[in-house]
Amino acid sequence: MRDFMYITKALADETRVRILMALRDGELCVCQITELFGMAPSTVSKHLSVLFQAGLVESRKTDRWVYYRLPDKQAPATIRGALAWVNKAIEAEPQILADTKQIKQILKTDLAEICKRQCKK
Amino acid sequence: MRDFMYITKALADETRVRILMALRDGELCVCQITELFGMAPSTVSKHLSVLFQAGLVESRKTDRWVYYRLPDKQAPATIRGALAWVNKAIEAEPQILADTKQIKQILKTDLAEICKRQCKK
DNA sequence: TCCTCATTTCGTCATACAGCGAAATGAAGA
DNA sequence: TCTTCATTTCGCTGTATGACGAAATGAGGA
Repeated sequence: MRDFMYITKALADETRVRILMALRDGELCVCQITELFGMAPSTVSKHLSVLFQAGLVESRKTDRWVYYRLPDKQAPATIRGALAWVNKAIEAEPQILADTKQIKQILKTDLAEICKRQCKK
Repeated sequence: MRDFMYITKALADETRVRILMALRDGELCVCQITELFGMAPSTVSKHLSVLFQAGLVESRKTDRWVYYRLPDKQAPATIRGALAWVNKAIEAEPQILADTKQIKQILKTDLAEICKRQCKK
């Protein structure tokens, strides 16, 4: 029950839900997500740790960056079910469509440049 | 998006999730739910209003009592999806099994007696 | 070994919310 | 009309949480 409540509490914040949707098309590093939401790196990091504790994202450390991604097919059914439900419920929301558009721009930009801009804050 | 967040916020409280599971086998009135959780009637009422605003429960006023129930098949897909996901995720949890057991006892007891006991608090 | 720098942790503030008791509501019966 | 009583609303308190900036972390390069 505790594990389940971690999931529902993680989903009860709009920023975290938008992060999950942002990761649908592949992994993103912390500073890319920071750029997407215009929030402080520490705030984004905290949100990611909540999602991670709930099992809703996985992470990979590479070189200088930490990438977060949605869990793979072997994830528990509860996790996969949650992600499927969220996706279906809000994939057509204007906010999500706008985020998706902006992510495309962010992916075109040099990663080092984004990190420099965000982490200086 | 607002509507979706109402749902996730409603699900982010253990008492409210237990209420949803308690209603699986049919409607219950407020004082029966109060009896189940041992909480103040005002607290239970507040939880029910949160669930109602999210669209996760419906209500029916009869005689002296207000009954709450899960929404029917015509409910939006997002609502039905949420309830299906929650049910699958925690139907085997000890807490839910214990609640189910206690509900059977409560349903055997005279309704007026339960209300008298709970509403006097 | 020492620097650099993306990320995380910590401390703080403001807001949100669960819980309760008391009072208000409102519908049915006397 | 007045009472009764299940439910809801209101006001309050304590706790939880989101936001930030500053400081700590820790891995890779100089």
